[in-house]
Formats: sequence, C-alpha cells, structure tokens
Amino acid sequence: MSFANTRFFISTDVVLFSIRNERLEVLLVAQTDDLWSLPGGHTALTEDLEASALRHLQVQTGIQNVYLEQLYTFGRPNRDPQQRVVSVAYYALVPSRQLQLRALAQDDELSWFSVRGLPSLALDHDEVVTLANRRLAAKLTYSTIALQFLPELFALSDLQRVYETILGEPLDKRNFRKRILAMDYVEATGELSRQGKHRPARLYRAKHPGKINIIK
Amino acid sequence: MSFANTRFFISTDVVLFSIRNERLEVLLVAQTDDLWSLPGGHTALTEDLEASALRHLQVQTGIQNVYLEQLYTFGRPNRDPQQRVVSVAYYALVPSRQLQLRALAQDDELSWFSVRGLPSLALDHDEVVTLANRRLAAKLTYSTIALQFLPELFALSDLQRVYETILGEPLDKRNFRKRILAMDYVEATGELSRQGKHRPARLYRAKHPGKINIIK
DNA sequence: CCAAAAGTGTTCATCTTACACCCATGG
DNA sequence: CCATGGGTGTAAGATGAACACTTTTGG
Repeated sequence: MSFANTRFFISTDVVLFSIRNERLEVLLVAQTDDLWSLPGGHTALTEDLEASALRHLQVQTGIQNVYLEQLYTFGRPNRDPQQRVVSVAYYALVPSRQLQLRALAQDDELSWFSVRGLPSLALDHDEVVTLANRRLAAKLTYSTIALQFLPELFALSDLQRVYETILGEPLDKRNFRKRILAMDYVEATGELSRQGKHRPARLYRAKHPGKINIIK
Repeated sequence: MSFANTRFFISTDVVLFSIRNERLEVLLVAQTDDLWSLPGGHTALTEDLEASALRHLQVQTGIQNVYLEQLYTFGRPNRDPQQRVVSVAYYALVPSRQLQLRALAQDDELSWFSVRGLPSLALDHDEVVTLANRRLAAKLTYSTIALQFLPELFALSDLQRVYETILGEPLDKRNFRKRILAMDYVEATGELSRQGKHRPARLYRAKHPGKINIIK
C-alpha cells in the first residue's frame, strides 16, 4: 500500500445551535448565493480535532467558549466530489444572548436559519444537521445539556422554553418545575429578573456550569 | 496551507464484543508478546469507513455479518508516536456461538479477553474499549441491541443472561420477562430447547432481526 | 425421586400526569 | 384596574420493584 495513496484530508464541521425567536436555529456560512455550509474546514496535521473545530468556528464566526461535542464522522468516498475528505462533525450550543451580540458584529456571509427551513447545503451537510438535531433532542431528556442555551442567570420559564422549542411541544409548567428542582442541578440565586409588565421571575444558576450531567 | 502537510492516515478500529463464559469479552490481536491491539488498520483512499472496519475485521479474524456501529473518532496529535493517524472507532457485537466457531479456526494471534482483565493495549485502545463498553451498557437499557449477542433462536433466560452480564447485576426473572414481552420485539416460535436435565425452554426469535429499535 | 432450570401473579411503593387559581408588576 | 407572565399542590393513574412456588425434564 503506497503512502501517498492512503492519505486523507480531514475536515471538522460544526453544527452550531442556538435558540432565537422561539426556534431552534443553526448558524451557516454563505458559499455562493443559495448555497450554504456549516462552519468548518481542513484540519492541520499537528492539530487536535476538537481544536480544529473550535478554530474554524472562531475564525468564521467569532464565537468562542461554546459547549462542543463530537457528533459523528462522515466518510463516504464521494461525499465531496472534488477530493476525498473525511469530515469529523461536531455540534455546539450557545446561549441566545451571546450569539445575538456576535452575529450582529459579523458581515452578511453568516446567517441563522431555523432547522425547519434550511437553505440548500453543501455536500452532506443537511444529513449532519439532521443527525445533530436528533442527538440534541435525545440528550435533552437525559442530561442537563439544555442549560448550555442559557446565560449564567435564568428564570425557570426560560429553561422551560428551551425544552419546548427543541422538543416541539408544550410542557406543563408545574410538572416541569417540580421535575427540574427535583433533579437538583440548578439553584435559586435570590435575584429577580424584573422585566416586562408582570411579576418578576426568580433567577437561577447552574450548580455545575459547563458540566453536562447524565440524569436518572 | 500546503497539501502535503494536511493529509492524514485514517485507520478504523473495532471493539468486537461477545459474551463468553458468562462474561463480556473483547477480541484482540497480538502485536508482540504482552502487547495487544484492536482489530483494524489503515483505510484505503477509495474505501468507505464502515467498509474499512469490516474488511479489517474479516481479514484479521474471519468474522463477518456482525452488528457494527460507529463509536467515536480519536485524533489526538500524538496518540500514535510514529505518525499522525486519526482512528475512527467502531464497536461490533457477535453471538457467542458464531464466535466460538470462528475463534477456534484461528491461530493464536487472536485471543478473547474479559473487559475486566485486559492486557496492555497499543496506543489509546484501552480508552476505546472503555468508551465502547459504556456505550454498550447505556444502549442496552433503551434499545433492542442485546439481541445481537444471541443466535436466531434463543430462550428468554439466554436474553436475561446477556443483560445481567453486561450490566453486572442480577435481574428478577419475572419482572424481566414481563418487561421484554411487553416491549413486543420478540416472538415465541413454539419450539423448545430440550438441553440439560431440566424443563425445556421455549425458544423465541427477534421480530425484526438485524434492526436495532429504540424503545420507550 | 432428586436436581436443575423454566415458568407464572399479586401487592405495594414510586413516579408521572392532569389540572386551576392567586400573585406581583408595569402601564 | 387591567394585562401579563410568575408561582404553587393534589388526586388518580401508570409504572416499577419485591417476592415464592409449581412444572418439566434427565439422570
């Protein structure tokens, strides 16, 4: 087996999710008019895979400090007709506040799209998004991953909205709160939100921010 | 970025599990005395990743027709000190009957090891096995994956033994049977096992063999 | 007739679901 | 004082856990 014949390009691609406008949205990079792709690109020979994913995300979108998790590796021989590229796909979650700031600072080669209304995507990126979406929904129900969509301080109704948006169905407020509090992975801060013309909400914080716990 | 500098070796490695001697065991390939590795090796440029995993498994162990699932991609820059290799790891399950036949037909460069008693492994293969073991245990509880360890016809007590072996704890026979039958993914065949000096067991078969269903 | 594994139901505790009203605030 | 979202408990149903004896076979 010749060496030259067994060497591959590797790329890392990131499905960056956030919750905006009560929808689950994905950040995409414009390739041409009407063709979009996931942020990502070739990995350097000396670079860790995760570092590669974070680097491309940073360069192309300015976003840092995200929750990042490996999703799947896509390697069909002709997924890219130009050259053989194996793509190690990741997904990442950012709070909506953080992302609104960054997105506004970017030019219009970047745009958010609802996962139910994606434009044409390069290569097999639609497959990647679909898989990431399924994984996210599954993980919601048995982990504390939802907190990654929220800022440091949040109201329980904010958290409920995250679940409802991703699962696509309304949840009972009392049962939701009971369940979340019983899990014991958030704690009340004593602070109140005081926004909107209604009763202020108590603000909570994650007990172990950045850490994803598996529950039950 | 130069082309020559961004091309990687890719290998596929397989954690092949089976249940032997009431234990969860893994098939390893001898590298040297006292150093073992997972079956696997370089992927060819025109080859699909899954095909690569199956090919190395076939060549090195003679085993075919296994349940195979992608596990994780390992790409730390110095995981292999010789050269930069990114490893796409898979795990596979085979019924104990099938494997006994094949294993006996092989020479002694292959050996089964209990997951609690592994020898020294090459590279990061111990990490790979640990992750595969965790994934398998998790998947047992929410899918029909356990059936992949059994032959076409099996008794419910065989299935129970699979669960007990992987989970490492005894299960209540009545509750177990109730649960399995309620899930409705196996059906009685009417045949009996008639082996051993005790009452014969009814034999069941998977309703959708080869297909892994997510349950509940 | 003895040993060994197969087969079978009921009870109690726990968890899950459904459901409606008062509270605090801003305008 | 009105509109808006925040906050709270209980009862009924579903699910899960504990538990012991009879059956069928081979030797």
